[in-house]
Amino acid sequence: MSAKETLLLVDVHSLLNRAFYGMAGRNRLTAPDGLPTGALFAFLNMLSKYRDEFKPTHAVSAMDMPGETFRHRKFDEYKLGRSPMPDDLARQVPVARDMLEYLGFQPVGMTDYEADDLIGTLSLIGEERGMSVIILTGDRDTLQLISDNTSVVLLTTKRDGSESEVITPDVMMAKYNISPAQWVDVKGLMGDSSDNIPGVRGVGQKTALKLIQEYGSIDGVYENLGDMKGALLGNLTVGKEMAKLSRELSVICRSVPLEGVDDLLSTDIDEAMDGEALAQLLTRLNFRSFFERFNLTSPEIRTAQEDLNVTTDRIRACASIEEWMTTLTDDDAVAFMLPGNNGDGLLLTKQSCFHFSDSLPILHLIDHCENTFVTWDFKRQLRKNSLSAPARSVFDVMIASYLLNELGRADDIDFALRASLGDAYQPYEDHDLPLLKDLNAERKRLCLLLLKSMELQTDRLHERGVSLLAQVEMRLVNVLADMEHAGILVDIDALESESSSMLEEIESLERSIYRDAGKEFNINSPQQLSEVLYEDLGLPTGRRSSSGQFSTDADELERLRGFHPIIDSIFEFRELTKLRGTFLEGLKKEIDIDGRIRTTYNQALTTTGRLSSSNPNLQNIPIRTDRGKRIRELFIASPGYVLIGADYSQIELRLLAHLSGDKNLSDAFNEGRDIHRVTASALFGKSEQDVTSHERSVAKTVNFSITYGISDFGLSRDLGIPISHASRLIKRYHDKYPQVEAWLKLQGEVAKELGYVETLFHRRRYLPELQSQNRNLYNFGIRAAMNAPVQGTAADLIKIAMVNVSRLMKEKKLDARLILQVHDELIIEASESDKECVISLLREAMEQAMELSVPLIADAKAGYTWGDLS
DNA sequence: GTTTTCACG
DNA sequence: ACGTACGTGAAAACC
Repeated sequence: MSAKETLLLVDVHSLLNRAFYGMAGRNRLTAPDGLPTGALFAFLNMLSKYRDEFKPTHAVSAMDMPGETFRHRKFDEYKLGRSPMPDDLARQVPVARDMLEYLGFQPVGMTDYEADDLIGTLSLIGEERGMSVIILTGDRDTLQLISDNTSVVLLTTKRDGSESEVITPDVMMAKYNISPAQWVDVKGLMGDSSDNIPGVRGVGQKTALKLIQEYGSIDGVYENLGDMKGALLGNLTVGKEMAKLSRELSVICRSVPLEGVDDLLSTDIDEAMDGEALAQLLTRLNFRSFFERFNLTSPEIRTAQEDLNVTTDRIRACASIEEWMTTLTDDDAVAFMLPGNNGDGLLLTKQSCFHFSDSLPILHLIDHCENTFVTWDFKRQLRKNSLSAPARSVFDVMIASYLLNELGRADDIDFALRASLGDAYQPYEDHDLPLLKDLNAERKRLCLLLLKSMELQTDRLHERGVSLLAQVEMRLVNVLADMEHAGILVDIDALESESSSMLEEIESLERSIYRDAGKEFNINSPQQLSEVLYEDLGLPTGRRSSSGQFSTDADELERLRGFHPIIDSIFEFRELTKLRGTFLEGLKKEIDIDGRIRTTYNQALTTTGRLSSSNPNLQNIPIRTDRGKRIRELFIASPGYVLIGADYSQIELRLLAHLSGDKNLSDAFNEGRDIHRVTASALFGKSEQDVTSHERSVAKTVNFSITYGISDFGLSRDLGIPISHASRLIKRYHDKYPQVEAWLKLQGEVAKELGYVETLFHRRRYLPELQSQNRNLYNFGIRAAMNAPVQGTAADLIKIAMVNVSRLMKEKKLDARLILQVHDELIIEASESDKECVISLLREAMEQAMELSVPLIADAKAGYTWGDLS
């Protein structure tokens, strides 16, 4: 006779919920396509753990179906007690279903029946067939199903993680001193807020248990009401009907007419498993560590794991760089970390390593060995050591992660390595306390991980077709490092005098504003300002900010202009305090002892491929107003040098013409026409020479707005015209440039279909927003899908130009260096003698960075201050 | 730490 | 029926 069969019944939603909320506080796990996977990860962990522990021969998973009412529990308020499932969890449910199927856990569900009822029914049938039944759930409801042949594995959350206890009739008796069948009576009295079962007011678990232990059942309790007194008597009397109803609601149905039960209970777990489909799913979810646990074959992943588990002690530590060099072969990749963060420098191959404290010989090595050098955030390491970049580029794992776009945060080493290595990667926290760990061993381990990551990423970059782009980005690391290192000179004296004269003006404006308001207040506080405007002065209110306050932003103030002279003063006050606070006083703090300001370019941050600049941000230095422009004049060339700047003319519109292939737009550029005038002529139905300057400026706004995924509402607000007018302008734009409209629409469709859009150089932006049920988020995704290829291609373009400009200036041995990038603008500091040479080099390199179907135009100028360049 | 406002492309 | 342009960073107020 064969061993007794064991049937495992899984309460799917109960487990998924625990999995979801258990993971909620942790790092957010996401599949490469943007699907959140935290709950799935924890869910699979549970399933695998309990499968190993109980070794069931059969398994069935019961799911609540999205159908509406539960026949068995028609209680009007049933649904009210539960908040809707979070979107992030809801999206994981169908995947969980597939996962169960492939695991051989046979998912079943029936509309109008709860998972509990299916479990009740299946456990009964299982018992009748002589199986021993195990119910896996986090829900105490099922305790009523326990018998000599059925036990419940109850998941509980303890302070230090989740645990489970196996509950049998004996355990039940020991723990609660009642029989399983009495559980519904207890629940009838105490209720269950999560199921919205009311129970008796004022009776909790303690009292309920005591009463049932004493009287056996709810009926028994009411037969002996005479024993009760005080508040309890009152509660029970009032709650009599509720108690009986609640008990009824708690009883699990054990006779669901479930079809195919015979099949379910005769198919064993190995028969039901589909290893191939499971392997595919795990790969899609990036759940690499599960392969081994489910005995699935995946050679690539097996090796990755083995490599990662190599102990660093097997790596030979060399005493000198010469000794280390003798162990180096031509095709070894070399991971390295420059000194910093209280650790030594380290050079490491898979066989040997060498610790160092002086970086210069290492940079020399990078230039003179042909090996691939690998590191993490090379630019930051150079900056920390105040070094300029070597001539050759290295493989920067941070940059590769950013290009592969595997997770939202490419600049977080933990996130990135997990993305690239899969969950075979163990973050440090999982091992030992940070204070106890051997710093050098950790650095070795990190270098080893970087080597492995580089191997995997190189393949993926090829598959993705972004190798060219990767070349650009890896070289750009060095270019940016040198730009940061060079910095830009500031005229401190002029800054000081500008700041103090601005302060005087601000104080005079302040006095005038206080006079108009009739009191002194903090004009910088939106709260206080709104009180003055809308309460004290009684100006007409308008839009509210998200917190419910009336907004005081520029749009709202614009609306109030003319109502009161205070408005003009506030505008000027705002402009001056912003300029002085952020750009004069703010920048003053950032000036190094040599009088230069050094920004940090973030190369792995934006979703579109642009750079960003911070600490300080030099990409938002004013230019639009006269006062603002004076701030640009504070950025100056060193003595004997000039600044040379060039910016692309209408770069995004030209790229839009190229990308969409629109005939009218391309023709306009190819014929060298004024594009805003051309658009205005179409929008207003007149010839180009009759277009007024106002009409041209409206057309300019429409031209710029179009790649943002314009809406009539947005345009109307921006232009201050009725929505119907804005709507008509957009229609006319589309009529004039039909292929632009079609191309923009296509981007949205591509994004929906593939989950991402691409630039001309195949830089990808994933759009998980399009999976959202939230309409605002979805619409945002569509607009971003339209904008990203345009903005991103412009970013690709200028990056290529930067790498080329930098290389050409070195080749020609010019005394000149790039010092700033502002998205479509490059600034060089060059010696006066090389001025003409650099001007033409810069302009040509920028214009020839890509071959497009329309001309690329860059205007270059020289001057002694940044302000002179525009 | 979040909100509001505003500087840039 | 409902909210509304793409991409950034910094300062000041406020909680």
